[in-house]
Amino acid sequence: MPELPEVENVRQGLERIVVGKKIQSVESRYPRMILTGFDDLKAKLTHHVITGVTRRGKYLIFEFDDEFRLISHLRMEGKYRLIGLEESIEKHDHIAVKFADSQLIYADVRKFGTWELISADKLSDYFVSKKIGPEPTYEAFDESIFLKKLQHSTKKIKPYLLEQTLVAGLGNIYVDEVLWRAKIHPETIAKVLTKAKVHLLHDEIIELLGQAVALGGSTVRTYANALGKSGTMQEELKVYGKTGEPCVRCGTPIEKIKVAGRGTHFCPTCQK
DNA sequence: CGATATGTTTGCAA
DNA sequence: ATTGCAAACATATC
Repeated sequence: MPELPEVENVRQGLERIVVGKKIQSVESRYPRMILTGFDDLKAKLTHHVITGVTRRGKYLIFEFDDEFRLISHLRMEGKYRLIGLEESIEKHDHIAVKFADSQLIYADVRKFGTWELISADKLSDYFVSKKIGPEPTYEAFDESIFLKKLQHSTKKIKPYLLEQTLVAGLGNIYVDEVLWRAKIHPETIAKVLTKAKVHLLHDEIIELLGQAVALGGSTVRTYANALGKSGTMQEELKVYGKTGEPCVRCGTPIEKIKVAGRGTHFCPTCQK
């Protein structure tokens, strides 16, 4: 489901609804999704207060008044919502974190999402071991490092950007959009990109993801943030889901192909 | 109605 | 070293 802008909007919603709440108990009908073990998580979280919700790339991080952190990845369809203690659980609800007056529900139709509880001092190691690249901001995302990596890679640019190692947060929608904005064909071999193109791509990644965060993310299927609100970024999309429609820049019909197994939308005229 | 697709990540085989 | 595929799973669409 979500790429960085959607995860960031979920984070903002969660921050407003769960920070300061004390956990009374945790229940799960699908404990397998808790990779570090449900019993351990239940024992550690119970009676502790959620002190913050942060994010790294597409990962959500819950902070507590103790030395552990909960890393939550929504994968394709993970969702959070806050409901009353008396409200009934629905079909795809997998975890309930109960507070005195409400409960936070994690739901996930495809059961791909994961939770991991790790000690606070291992948090940065976690992202290092997963090789997660910098956040897509001008401060964190170093263009010269980006250029250097691209210049000695024979990978295709789209799948490379999806790896999360060059920069964190791009998924299938925004990678297609950013390549259209930078006028780069998704199958271009990384090392043949000119320095000027890399510069443009770097800036477009930051601008696009920033704009998408500001607009509340894209709602193309069923995405809504933790407050049940949908975003409006889908109105700004130029190629994703636009197969056969004229390119807004040149009028050529947008084509859809498969690149590295992913549906890929692009303009065959603008993106050579 | 069977095949195919879906906003993700990981691991293995070629 | 890179890429292709399958797997984790459920549902909507072609």
